[in-house]
Amino acid sequence: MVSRVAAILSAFTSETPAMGVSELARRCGLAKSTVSRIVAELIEHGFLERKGNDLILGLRVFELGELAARPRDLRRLAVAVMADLRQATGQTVHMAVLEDAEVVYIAIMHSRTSPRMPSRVGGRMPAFATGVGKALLAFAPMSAVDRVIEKGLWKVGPRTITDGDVLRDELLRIRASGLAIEREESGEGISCAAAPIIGADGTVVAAISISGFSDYLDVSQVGPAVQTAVLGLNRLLKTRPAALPHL
Amino acid sequence: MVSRVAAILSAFTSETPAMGVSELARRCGLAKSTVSRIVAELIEHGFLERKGNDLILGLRVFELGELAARPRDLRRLAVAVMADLRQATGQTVHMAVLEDAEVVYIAIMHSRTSPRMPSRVGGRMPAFATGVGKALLAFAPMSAVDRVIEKGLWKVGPRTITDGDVLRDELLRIRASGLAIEREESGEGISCAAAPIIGADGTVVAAISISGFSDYLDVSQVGPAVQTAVLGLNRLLKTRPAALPHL
DNA sequence: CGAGTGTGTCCCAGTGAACGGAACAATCTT
DNA sequence: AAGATTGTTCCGTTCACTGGGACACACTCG
Repeated sequence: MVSRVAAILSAFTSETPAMGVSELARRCGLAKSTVSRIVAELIEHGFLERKGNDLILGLRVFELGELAARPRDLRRLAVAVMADLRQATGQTVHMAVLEDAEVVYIAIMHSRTSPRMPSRVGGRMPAFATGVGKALLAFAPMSAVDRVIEKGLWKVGPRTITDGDVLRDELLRIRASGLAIEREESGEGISCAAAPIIGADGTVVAAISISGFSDYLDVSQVGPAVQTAVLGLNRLLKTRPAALPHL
Repeated sequence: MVSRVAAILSAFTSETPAMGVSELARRCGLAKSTVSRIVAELIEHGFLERKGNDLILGLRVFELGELAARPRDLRRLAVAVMADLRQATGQTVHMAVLEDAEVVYIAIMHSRTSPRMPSRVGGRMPAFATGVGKALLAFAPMSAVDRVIEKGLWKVGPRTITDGDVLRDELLRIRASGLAIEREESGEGISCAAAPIIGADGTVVAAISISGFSDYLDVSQVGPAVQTAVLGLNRLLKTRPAALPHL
């Protein structure tokens, strides 16, 4: 029963990376005995590990995660460019993909000077409230935007866009300019500029952003940097689509 | 049925990151219809994705992999030290844990000057043929060594130890010195020096190595570097075991 | 063109395995 | 020492999974 396994594995989060069988059963709404048995099987296969009575995600999950084709290809494609961007701007560089109404961070290169951003590789953020998210949505099919708006827009940061029509306008502007700007929409004191990576077939595959603390980051200055960097990638993808074998 | 799910996910490797349902069924020894159905469920939960008719590991696996407690804690513990080691030696730095008879690479910092080593984060190597593996085995319970030898020692590199007794002697020596040296045992032209990270309770939790191409790497020179770096970590773990919350 | 091979999906009957309530032992709390 | 945790095991019921086969579609080759 895949859905039970999914429920069990998904119960582990950044905040709760370890828990016991009872807690697990409670969160999943499953019988303790069921969870106990499935957990034993998962441990058997290395998907979970025991630490005393607590359970943690196992090494096998880590191994498989490193094999996931999409993140791997994207990283391979963009690491060099991302490193250049960090080098040139001194800020933090993000790469993310769109998943449902959220973005998932695939790679992060933290600024060497500024304090660390709270973002985490593998972590999620609502798409409408982030630079990468807006860049992705602007070039995604309309239906994706509809779904995001339908799910509701809430205040993530001090200046998050919480109106559907305003968001649509913003996305149109981004689509026209190819550059997404975000100021304090995702969190207090944080700004960023993002641009979309467009695959050979014209669909968005990911987005890259430069972000930092508003006091030290001039978005109008770093904007062109991300944009040109990403345009280079897009051209590369157009001429040599095999750079992303598993799109 | 967890074991079928495990079989399906495990069919994806670094060499074969994408395949169709039929191929998958063949590799797992399952009926095509069964695989088709399970695959549909896995896609539902984001564990797999479609790329045309081919399947690839999904984003959810990547997300979960990044949450796995052991790799996360170890990375957090050792990144700084690893960076220092690379900086100081200019060589490639590896961190790995022991899993059954193999090592799994948790983090790699590639040399900035030398050509890339073939190792991959999340990748596996036979424990007996690598520096990190020997360092881990030397401090692991005897049963682990027995199991490794029982599974057989084959020629991985030009100078791999293929005799059980020789390996045992070598491990004793390593245990005494706290430093594992490896010259062309894992691959042609590759040498390395490794040392074990010992947890607060006295068990090995991981190993760190400096490796490079024999022509440019003097193991007797980098040996002390890894060793002192790791000893620092061990002392830290002894005084503040909470540095590795999920052991 | 049509036979031949490949692909992935769907259907369905039979059965075997998963479910979960309950009883259990073992720890911690109170 | 009673009470409330924890995780594991047992076992009868039942339900969902299995897999053979039929199906539609795509591609290749004579």
